[in-house]
Amino acid sequence: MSSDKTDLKKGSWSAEEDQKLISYIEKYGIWNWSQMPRFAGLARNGKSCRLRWMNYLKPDVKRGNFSKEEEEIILHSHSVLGNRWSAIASKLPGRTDNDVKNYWHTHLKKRAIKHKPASETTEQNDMTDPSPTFKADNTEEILESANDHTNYVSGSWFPFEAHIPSSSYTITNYKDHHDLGFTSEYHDAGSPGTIDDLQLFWDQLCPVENLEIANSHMDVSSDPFSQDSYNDPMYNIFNDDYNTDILPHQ
DNA sequence: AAATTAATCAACCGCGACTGT
DNA sequence: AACAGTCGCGGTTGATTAATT
Repeated sequence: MSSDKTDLKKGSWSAEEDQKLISYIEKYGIWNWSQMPRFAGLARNGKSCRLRWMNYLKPDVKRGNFSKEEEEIILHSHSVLGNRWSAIASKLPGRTDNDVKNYWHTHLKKRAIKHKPASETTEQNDMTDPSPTFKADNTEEILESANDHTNYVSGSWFPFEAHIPSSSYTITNYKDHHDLGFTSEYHDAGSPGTIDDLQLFWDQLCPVENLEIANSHMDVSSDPFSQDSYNDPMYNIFNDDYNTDILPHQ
């Protein structure tokens, strides 16, 4: 049958597939990776689409060689965090975990081993052991710091991104991000006091009078795309009519 | 110039965490 | 509490390109 999973395409992406994915996300945003390919006309599974978008097509993905500064950040971060590529990548705006991981294995691993004290060279920190090699007594502190992206994500527009990593969800409106100059990932923030930050953010993004952000959005349990949330103002921000009628750029 | 080897990096896979029902 | 669906992460693979013989 044509809808069989075995019919799903694998391997390299064509320019046409890329364009389909970009166009779809620009128009409708990211709502559900596993369902999206069907609507976007792509014979791919959601995982493949997500990976392609995150690692290659997303507008803020940085291409090109790593700078010396970036190398240093990776080396230092890896010594603290181990193979937590995502955490390391979050310190390098525009770089993906895949990029960082590849770069580590192809460029930096040997150097890191070379500079390690002899007593440590027999230990892991390579791809066979994913566990970080924490040595300090303040491990928790280090981890906490590593999760606080606000300290080091330069150019990050969102003041409370990643504060609540376990309960985050993402709303994306890529349609206008080119014009506005930033990406629009919104991680739900359950931390107190951030409603003002969110209001400020939306004021800047959509300087529209009477646009209200309901306090309910700060509730972790409130999913703006859930069935019963269609009267939710946050949902309206992201639906097409809103974009067409209010936002200045198409 | 051709063959071989090494380096690179995009993409896949499996798993665990999280969330909703 | 159990289950299913979704997402993100880290390890690994394999195709392509570059360098070397």
